[in-house]
Amino acid sequence: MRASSNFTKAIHICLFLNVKEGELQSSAQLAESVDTNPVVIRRLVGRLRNAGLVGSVAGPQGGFHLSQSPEDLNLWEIYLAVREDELFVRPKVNPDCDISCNLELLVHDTFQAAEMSMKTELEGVSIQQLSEKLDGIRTQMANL
Amino acid sequence: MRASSNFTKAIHICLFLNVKEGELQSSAQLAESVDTNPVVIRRLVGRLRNAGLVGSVAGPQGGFHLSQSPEDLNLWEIYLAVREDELFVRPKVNPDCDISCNLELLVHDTFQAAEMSMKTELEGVSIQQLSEKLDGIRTQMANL
DNA sequence: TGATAATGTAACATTTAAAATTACATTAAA
DNA sequence: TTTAATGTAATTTTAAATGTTACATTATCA
Repeated sequence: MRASSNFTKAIHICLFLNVKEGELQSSAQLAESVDTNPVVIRRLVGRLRNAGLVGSVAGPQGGFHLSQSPEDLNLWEIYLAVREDELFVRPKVNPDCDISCNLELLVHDTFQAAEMSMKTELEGVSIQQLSEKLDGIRTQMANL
Repeated sequence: MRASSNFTKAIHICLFLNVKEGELQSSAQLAESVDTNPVVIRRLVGRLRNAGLVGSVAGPQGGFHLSQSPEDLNLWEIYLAVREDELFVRPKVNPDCDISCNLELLVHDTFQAAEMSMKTELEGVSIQQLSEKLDGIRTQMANL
């Protein structure tokens, strides 16, 4: 398996949509910002839409927008919306090995608890906070 | 980047070494159990050795053994020993995008805090505990 | 209402990092 | 001194993420 950068890309997308608040952003515009293909964006935004974080409008002048207030939209929500099956990858089971066969059962609860333990940290950071932090960085850069 | 199953494999290895406690296990024996190549095992065990979790003996009749008591050896230690650079992958930076350029700075502390939040959960599970749980499963299977 | 410009998604191609393999130097037992 | 193990570099293979093409659907607007 390969690790995707979906979570970080999704944060980027939400930040972008918040910065451009009020105007719909097309997958082409987002793709330029993230430096990827519009289809990749539409696939990723599809998951954010399914989770109710982003809204989409089809047709000319269509595009995407945040469907939650940036104060309420936090990183845990984004994580859940785009997370892959498992945080920790399991190797393929070796049917000839007792340990391998039972490994999933042995680690499942702990892995799940470990993942859930990130909830508090990620919940504590909103898109609004990141936007403000970004503004701060921009101001700093301007005053150099 | 691709997500490796190193963490789960490393747990498997430590469990195996504990189950076979007292006798050195060769990379070939471990490779058969994990269903992979001996070189893959030696590379992975190399990290566990660097972290002081496993000892190795070269030469004929050589092999690997746990160098900590299974009660003390916990999953957080194993995680730290074999962890990749980052838990959450970042896409390549787009120099033409303000958000992309600052994203690393924006998320770094939060990502680090999220990873650290798993410490308590993973620290709470030892190889000894997993071995006992495995014994329990084995007994259940035998009494079916 | 027809042309257009957007999303939604399936199917396929490409890329890239993990995993596997090969090779060989080093080590220590018998 | 032969042999069987580790240690590790270099290379090949593989598979999953990423990128692309294609096209149906949707909705705007002239």
